Amino acid sequence: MATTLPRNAQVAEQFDLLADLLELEGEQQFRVLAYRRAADTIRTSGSPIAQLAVEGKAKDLPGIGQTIQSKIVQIVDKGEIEALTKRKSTIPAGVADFLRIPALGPKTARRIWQDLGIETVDDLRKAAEAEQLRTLPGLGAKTEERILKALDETPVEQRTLLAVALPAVLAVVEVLREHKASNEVSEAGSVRRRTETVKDLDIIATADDPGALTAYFTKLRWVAEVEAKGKTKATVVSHDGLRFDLRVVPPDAYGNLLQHFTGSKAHNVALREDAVRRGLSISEYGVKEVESGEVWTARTEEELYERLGYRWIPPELREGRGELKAAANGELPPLVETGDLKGDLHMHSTWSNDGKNTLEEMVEAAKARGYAYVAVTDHAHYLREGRFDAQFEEVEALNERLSPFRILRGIEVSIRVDGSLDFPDDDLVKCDWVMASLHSAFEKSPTERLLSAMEHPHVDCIGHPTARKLNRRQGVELDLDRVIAKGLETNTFLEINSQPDRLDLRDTHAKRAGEAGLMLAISTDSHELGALDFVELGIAQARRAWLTKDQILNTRTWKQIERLKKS
DNA sequence: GCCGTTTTCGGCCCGACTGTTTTCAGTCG
Repeated sequence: MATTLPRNAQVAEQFDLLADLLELEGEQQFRVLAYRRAADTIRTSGSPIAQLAVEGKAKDLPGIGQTIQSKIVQIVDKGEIEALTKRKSTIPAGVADFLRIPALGPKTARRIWQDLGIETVDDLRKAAEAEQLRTLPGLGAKTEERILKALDETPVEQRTLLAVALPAVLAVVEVLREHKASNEVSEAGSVRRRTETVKDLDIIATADDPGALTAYFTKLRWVAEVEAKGKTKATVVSHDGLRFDLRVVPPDAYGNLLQHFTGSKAHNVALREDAVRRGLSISEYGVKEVESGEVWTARTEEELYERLGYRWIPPELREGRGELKAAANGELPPLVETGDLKGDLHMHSTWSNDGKNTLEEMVEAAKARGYAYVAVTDHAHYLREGRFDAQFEEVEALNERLSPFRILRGIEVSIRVDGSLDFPDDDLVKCDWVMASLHSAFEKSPTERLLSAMEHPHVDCIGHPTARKLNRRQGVELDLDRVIAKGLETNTFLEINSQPDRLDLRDTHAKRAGEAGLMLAISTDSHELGALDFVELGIAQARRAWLTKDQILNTRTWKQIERLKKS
């Protein structure tokens, strides 16, 4: 039974742990890295990896070869990778936890364990307090101090949602731009790539007087703590706990630095590997011809990528997922933009109990944004006993007043455990647009339930398909390929939900859907006026999924959509 | 352990910072 196979997250976890333990054994780093890369691939893959491995197809994925595939099969057969079982018996579980402590890497962890016989985090704390760690050569008082400090800090780190980080960074960028010492200022790092969550918030700048700019930065009113401050680099923490990194760099190499600090790591590694093969060595300071020793710099990213033989790559694509090859061949997709959207197909009003604004307010705001249509999709269970028709009267009246703007009669139904919908077919048939979503019992055969909903003659789109909540719950593990295939077969679309803690489908999954030829709807699932702005997050997610205007359903007029949907 | 318009074997990114050091290993981004 497919449902008894281990989930991707569980498989990935085993490879990550195996990598940790091998590292503690002093295994060569490339082997360790291979397991970590495989874990990453598995975690973000849209296909059930265990199923693929059993069928011998897992090794088609990047970073997974024959060996790792057979280790996945071992998990299916025995519950655990054999090599992992073996290592667990020789390496104490507590020692692996040492690696979670910042600044404590595998080499040091191993010596603490082997040379001092320390096997638990508790004993590590005691040893540090008793000043025993400094008996090891290379370790001193500072290291003990650092370990104790790290152990006192809250262990689980929550990542900051892009919706919080992005406006915060842009505001600081704006403030720094206004300072007279600054020249160019830009957000960088994961915020610039628009990843769904971020850790640190990176900003880079050029300045006539770098020291003046960093000094100004560390004295901004919202700064709660200055962690580091030099002439060209400063780290501060805001009162709401966000950590900002500012680096000030010389203008001649601004392109090199912006590129470097935008990342991602995987993108930069791939870029440098390519360069090495051509006798070039890339760093944040320039590109060196190894033979001649000549270094050249770039004032802009465009110039840098061009001289390396690539088209400029939008930051959202820089994840080491084939963007370099595409850029070299001139095959980068023209990514969808916010202005391409003609309407929003998922929003709520006070007709849903959790809606904060009236239908009229929501619709007026959507119209003011320049949309040509919206679908008001209140929850089905609030539209019983005459409320469904009552709402429609309001929609009709508004349509008359706002024409040619169009309010579509929509609804969001829940998919029950048995795959049926929580609203009668006789009423669904009256709707222009039906969203179907999982709202409960997430563990109960989610794939089958989605497939069943998609076969329903009136369901147009699946809302937040994996039902994940960032920082709160992992989404359901879908057999994405079957869901996509069903979408193509039945003309049912999938959503990219723009809610800050949903962003569902995630980037890699949306990319697969796009590659398969299934169109996606970018919608906000707004429950209040301000949430309409979240569409920017959905667009960012779609761009990270390599999607073009044509692959997004609601870049079309409602007339065009009507021709594409079922029935 | 993975992978291939220089390779099925021999590679697999770059630099800064830190703590502990007389020249560097380990860690991090």
